[in-house]
Parts: sequence; C-alpha cells; structure tokens
Amino acid sequence: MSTSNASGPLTPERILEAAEETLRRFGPAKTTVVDVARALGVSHGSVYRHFPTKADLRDAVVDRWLQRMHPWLSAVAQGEGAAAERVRLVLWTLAEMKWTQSQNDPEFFTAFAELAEEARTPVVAHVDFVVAQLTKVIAEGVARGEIASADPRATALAVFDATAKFHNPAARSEWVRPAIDEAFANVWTLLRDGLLPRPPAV
Amino acid sequence: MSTSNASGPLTPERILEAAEETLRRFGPAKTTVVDVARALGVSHGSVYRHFPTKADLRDAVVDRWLQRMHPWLSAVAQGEGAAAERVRLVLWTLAEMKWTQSQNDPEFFTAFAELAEEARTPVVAHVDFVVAQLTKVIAEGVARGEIASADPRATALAVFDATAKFHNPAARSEWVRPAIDEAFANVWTLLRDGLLPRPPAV
DNA sequence: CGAATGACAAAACTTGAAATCTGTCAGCTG
DNA sequence: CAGCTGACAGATTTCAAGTTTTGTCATTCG
Repeated sequence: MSTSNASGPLTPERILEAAEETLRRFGPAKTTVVDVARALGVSHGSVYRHFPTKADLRDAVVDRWLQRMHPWLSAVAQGEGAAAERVRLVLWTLAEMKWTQSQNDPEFFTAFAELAEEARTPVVAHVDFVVAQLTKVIAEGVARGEIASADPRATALAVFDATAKFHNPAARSEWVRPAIDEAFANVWTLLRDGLLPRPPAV
Repeated sequence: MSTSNASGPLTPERILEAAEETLRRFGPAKTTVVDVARALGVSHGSVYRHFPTKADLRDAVVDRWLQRMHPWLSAVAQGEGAAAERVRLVLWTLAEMKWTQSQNDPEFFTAFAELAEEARTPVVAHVDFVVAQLTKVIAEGVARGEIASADPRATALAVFDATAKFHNPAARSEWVRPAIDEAFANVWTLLRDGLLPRPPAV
C-alpha cells in the first residue's frame, strides 16, 4: 500500500514543516518521529535519511523558529534614527516578539522554550546573531559620536545580558504585563544613560 | 521505646536544622517528613505540630538559607566609599556568594535552587530585602550628588533586574568562570555610567 | 541506482498494583 | 495537661512487566 503524498520529493524543508506542525499539535513530550513521518505519509526510516537523530530534527525546528525573528531584528537595526534608539528597538523587538508569542499561544511557546533549553547550538547561533546586530548599531553610533564605547562588541554583550530577564524564555514566568513593560523602561533608562557620551567635565 | 534526643524540647529552629541537613543528604526529591522526624528522634506527627504542611517547612528552610546572606549584604551596603561603588559591591557580593556556593557544592545548590523555584514567598522577601538595600545606597548617593536618579527605588529595581543573569539561580548553567566575571564587568561598566551624574552640557 | 521501506534490537516510556508518604486526630505519657 | 505518639485514610510514588520508540540496515521499488 502506497500512502504517497501529493507534494513532490521528501526534502528537509517539508520534514521541518511537518515536524513543527506535529510538535504544535501534540507537544514536545508526545511527538515521535513516527508521528512526523505519518503526517508526511512516509515511513520513519525516510525521516532518518534526512536527520540523523531525533535531537537533530528538534534542533533544526528550533533553529527555524528562532531564525524567523531575524528579519524583523535586522530591519530595526538598519532603520533610521539615533543609534541608542535603534539599540533600544532591537532589544524591545526581541522581547516583545517573545512576550506576544508567549501570551497568544502559551502552550506552543512553553513547548518551544523547553526545546530551546536542550538545543544549545541553535540558541547560541541566535544569540550570536542578535549580538552581531547590536554590535553593528553600537559601532555605527560610536563612529557618529552618538554612543560612548571602547569595545562595541563588549557593550553589545552587556546590553544583551542586562536585558536577559526580558528576552530569555527561562524568565517567562515573570513576563506579566504591565509590570514587565515598566521594568523594561527602568532598565533601559539606565542603559541609555550608560551608552550616551558624556560631555567633557567642566 | 523512647529514642529521646539529648537536646531539650522540639523547637522550630531544631526542626529547620534537621530539615536542612536531611535535604542536604538526600536531596529535595528524596526527603520526606518522616526522614526529618527520624533525624530528630521524634515521630512525624511532632513535626506537623510546628509546620502545618511539608511545603511550609520547605519554605522556612529556603527562607533561612536566603536570610543567611543578608548580614553580608547589609555590611557592604553600609560600608564607606562612593555610593556607586557600594551599589556594585552589593550586586557583586550577591552574585559571588551564589557562584561560590554553586561551585563548592553543586548538588546542594541545585537542590536549593529547585526549592526556591517553588517557594515564592521567601524569594519575594529576599528580593525585597536586596532591593531595599540598593534603594538606601542609591538614595544616599543622590543626596550626596554622587548618583543621578529621579526615583531611587525604580533605579534599584533596574540595577537588580539588569544583573539578574548573575544572581538568579535559574541562570546558574551560565555561571562559568572566567566568562561570567567578564560579563559582569561589562554590564557594570554600562550601569555605572548610567548611574553617575552627567556634568551639565556645555 | 538512488530513494524508500519495514523488520529488528536496544533504549525509553507507560501502566497499574503495591508500597510509601502526607496530614489528621484520638489517645497516651511524663 | 502540654507535648508527643502512632494508627489511619487518601494522595503520591515506586517498581517491574509490558509497550512503544529510536535508530539501523538488508531488502524492495520505481
């Protein structure tokens, strides 16, 4: 019996699509490779032809999820306006996207946050991407005299770490509005004052 | 048969001592109220006379553990020197005490970190204490013209939140030395520059 | 001949019956 | 009689047997 699927050859992309859908429906605890294969109308052996282990498949799904945010972050990083304001926007966008997802679909977000805890590699790549965007904006701000920093990458890491509470899914239990907006505003006030160049002492 | 214990009447303090010791030996998952009672040579009914539920006993142990840090934090908060430096010292001491414990006795620290995740009330009290210390130092700095802040409590919360990565046990997996010392230094540079008053623009 | 299958062994999970634990309280004991 | 005990009911956890899942690979299919 051939359960052959309408949509062409089996590709990593089609598997990832089906895996994310299955994860969404059953949750990370209940999703098996056989479930994913069934959603595609193939045997589980075929899935293993493209992803050597279940952990690799899971990491690839997490990677896809994280990378979907990247265009939005690039956009605000490359926008117009003062460098400090663009740093704020990158951090805010990063946090806001996660808050929104976590509020709109808590189960899905929790599922992905749990997966992300295990999936070191894609998370490291995501952090690297965000820090690279911040570094670019800060370096530009330094060049224009809008931001004071001896080492733009160190400063980028510092603002990223200092706002961890707002974008790290591990802290999601504290994302209660409106308290979290206020906390972000308070932290940002301090960071912005730390970024701005000081006029030479009199 | 009386397994009567040498040391006087059963007090909450003696129970907490035994509970902490038992938790340390068996871990939070394997510790039962019966174990604690056995360590004291009493029946578990006697423990329930002093703590209405196991959760209350656990919270009291966590509370004791967190409060043991308080004298050290008060000491640096009340020390001499510039206000900003004392803010740094409070945050550093808070982080350092946790890093040290987590390195010296990882199992014990993990156990307590897990307990703390469930024990809302003592954790809130601990955060309140630390923020109160920071608020005092910042308010003093503002009075002396050493620190710029429109609202010392908001600023205290901001520096506390901005350093969450360094003192929140939930982030303990990232406490790898020496990377974490450097990350702290970078964040602090930014926060300090945000705290210092700016000379009036020319 | 490359892509896919499905039978298979080992590992990881599920299940439910037995054991243990929590929290109560009537009664004992010093 | 104040403080403690231990039997007890209901909730939770353990453990071993049974089931499912992962990952491999010889074989089949187009």
